[in-house]
Amino acid sequence: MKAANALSIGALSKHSGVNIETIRYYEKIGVMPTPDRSASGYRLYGPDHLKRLSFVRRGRQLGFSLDEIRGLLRLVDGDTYTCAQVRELTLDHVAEIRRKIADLKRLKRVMEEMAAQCSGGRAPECAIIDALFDVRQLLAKDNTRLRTR
Amino acid sequence: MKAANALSIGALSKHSGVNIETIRYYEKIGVMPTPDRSASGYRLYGPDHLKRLSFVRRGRQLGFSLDEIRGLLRLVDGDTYTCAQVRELTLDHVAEIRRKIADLKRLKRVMEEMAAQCSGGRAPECAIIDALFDVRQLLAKDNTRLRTR
DNA sequence: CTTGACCCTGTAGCGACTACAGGCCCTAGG
DNA sequence: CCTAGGGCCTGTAGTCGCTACAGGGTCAAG
Repeated sequence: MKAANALSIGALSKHSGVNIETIRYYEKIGVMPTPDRSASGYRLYGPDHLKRLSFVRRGRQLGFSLDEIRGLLRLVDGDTYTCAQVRELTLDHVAEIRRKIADLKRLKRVMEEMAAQCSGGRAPECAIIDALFDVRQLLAKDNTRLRTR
Repeated sequence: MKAANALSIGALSKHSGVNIETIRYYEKIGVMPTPDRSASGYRLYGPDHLKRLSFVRRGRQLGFSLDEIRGLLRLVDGDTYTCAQVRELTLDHVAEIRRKIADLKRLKRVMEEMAAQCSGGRAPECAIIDALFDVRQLLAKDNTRLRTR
């Protein structure tokens, strides 16, 4: 009766919103457990898998790395986590997001300033190009981590 | 006399702030031109290389992809660019940054709300974990592009 | 009995680097 | 003159989080 309501990987994918390939990838890297298999080798998933996969997905949506998610899952799996631990991880993450937002805002400001100085004409002189070539110190000093992709 | 003020790759790296390996990588993918070589095969760079590399670096700092930078460089190299073209690229980019900032702010709000509901105690019950497991619709409907790394 | 949808494994690709391994070159000190 | 160190060379593999095949097996409907 167990297998009666088991999900195929395709069904799990639809229910969770996670790609089939991604599910298999999660299994390979140990984020998802190896599921039972049907006689013909098909993966069979139960409700627990769906729950866990949704957990992973939401974590990813919130910008946690798979490594951080692994950390959270270890805590959960071991039932040893405390609220304080989880909170700390979350707040660390918030701080990082805050930094990213600040970086991006700085970026936006610089680019808007550049665009504002651009005549927008058809001539091959452009303040933006000049800025890229010539400006010595476009951004703040410590901008080594500014790359946002 | 040319070679007298030529820069080694290490010197170019220091002047530009770009890693040696990255410079070689840029050469391999065609963003930087192949430089002259010394008798023993060392790369020799001139002021134009430094200018161009700085251009690339600033573009990267501003979040342009290498492909976009290639586009800008093509325009510059061909001397066919118009200010309007460049401005358009830049403003497209600003729009994207704006989107990213909005996404991150949404993210931050959600996570702060989660953390606020967390008791911070030592018990193994946690509102954050619960949220990750149970919340059906944490974010807006169309959140497929929310991954920010 | 065939078609098409589904599933399997394994590998390669993306972007933008970074990190070696295993070698050559070049200069300064002993 | 020898050696030690730093710098440079090429080429390959690793990172992260997937995605996209290639080349098969399985299964249900018509």
